[in-house]
Amino acid sequence: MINKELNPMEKIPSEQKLSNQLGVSRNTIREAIRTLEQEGVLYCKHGVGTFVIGSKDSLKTNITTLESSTNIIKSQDYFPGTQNVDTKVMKAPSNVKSKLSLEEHSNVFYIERVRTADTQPVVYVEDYIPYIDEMENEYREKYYESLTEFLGKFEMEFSFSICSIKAVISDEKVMKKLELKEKSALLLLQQTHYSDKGIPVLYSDSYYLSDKFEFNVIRRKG
Amino acid sequence: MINKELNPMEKIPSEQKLSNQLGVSRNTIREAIRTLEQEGVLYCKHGVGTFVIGSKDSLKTNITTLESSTNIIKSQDYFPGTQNVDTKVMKAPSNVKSKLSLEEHSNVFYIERVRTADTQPVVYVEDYIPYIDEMENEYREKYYESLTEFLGKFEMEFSFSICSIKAVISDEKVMKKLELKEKSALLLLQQTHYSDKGIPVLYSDSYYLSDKFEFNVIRRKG
DNA sequence: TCATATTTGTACGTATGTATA
DNA sequence: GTATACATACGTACAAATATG
Repeated sequence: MINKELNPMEKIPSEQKLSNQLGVSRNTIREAIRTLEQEGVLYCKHGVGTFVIGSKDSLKTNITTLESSTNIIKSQDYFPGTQNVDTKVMKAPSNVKSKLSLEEHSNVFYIERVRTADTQPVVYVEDYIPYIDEMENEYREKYYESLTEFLGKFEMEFSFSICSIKAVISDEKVMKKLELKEKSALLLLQQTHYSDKGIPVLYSDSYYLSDKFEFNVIRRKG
Repeated sequence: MINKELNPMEKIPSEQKLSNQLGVSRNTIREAIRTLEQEGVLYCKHGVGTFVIGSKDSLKTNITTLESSTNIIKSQDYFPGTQNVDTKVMKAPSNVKSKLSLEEHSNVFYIERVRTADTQPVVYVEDYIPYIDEMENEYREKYYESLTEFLGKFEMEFSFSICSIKAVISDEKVMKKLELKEKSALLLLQQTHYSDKGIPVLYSDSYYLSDKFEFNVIRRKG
């Protein structure tokens, strides 16, 4: 639709002009603009105009978009892999129990994995899933392309997460998992994932090697 | 308007019902819902319904909202303060020059500060502002409540930032500034701030003590 | 300082399409 | 298949913020 190359921080034509040019209603233009604003591509200022703010590399890894580690690794031009997968059924730790709104004595299906970028370990993930009968067997017997696909089998697809962002120093366990020679700074994302009906279906702790990954976000004045 | 207490993950009435109940058009309801969705308070699912996802403490410090360090400190129930302010006019470092789209040999006004929470150092900030005549004198002669107020004097108010989130280990300099006894994990926010017309007006590196601060974000599936 | 034009924000109404239950 | 609910789209009017002269 739009043939013109848009440069970062450039002012785009007014809603009225775009409406005339493209032959659609101003309301439709507004909806489109609002969607792009939500994605961090545009910025609108009352009485002034609308501006392009998102260049591709300024939002290489937009933290507000919930992507699989696989896609995040790909987006940084690495080849994704997985190693050291370990699973078990366990009593839910109390913090997990709280995050997933589980009853006392509930079990969770625990999966830990190391994700690699070009064979180098870059992310260590611990997943906690409310346990459902036969989950462990299902996981062991079949091959799943992704955790999302596995959760789908149990009607536990997630569509958003509430995420807490922290910085931590690698402890012994994580150093071993990520094959670190010395203590390093890690970006820790603690996330509770919810289904589209608001049911918590997954809690995860993800440790990202911070010198390999950077996350981006557009922040707007309150 | 809304008297009912809303619980997290609760389904709210349909747009049509809210429209009737509140006596406003469905379009208006939609706009309001969309704004709240943008803020991370609601989540809409086509053909299903709209759900409350944001409880107050799950988004205590929403990283998508650009707040002053002062307000972030306040929001975590601490009393904010400032110490060790140091300023100088300097040749723009090359990374800053690039971020602020400055010409070769441009000067910047550099401000470094330690922000405190209940007198304890918690954030170390380095600010780089494109230099304008008399900026240094203005800063020294008058008292400014905030950097925002100071920038306002030069018509350099910012309204959003593009932020890169990293985890780092405190180096000697930062350890001294934050009075750290041992190396700690710090959350580093590297931000280019823009005016509402898309002009870069401030670049800053902020080092947050990660055990005092946590940032939150709602992530949605792409 | 004031009036006017421009631009985005909000609001109303209506209709049809698409996804889910 | 039917009903419900959100998504998209058209049209219109006026308010509020900003820019311009």
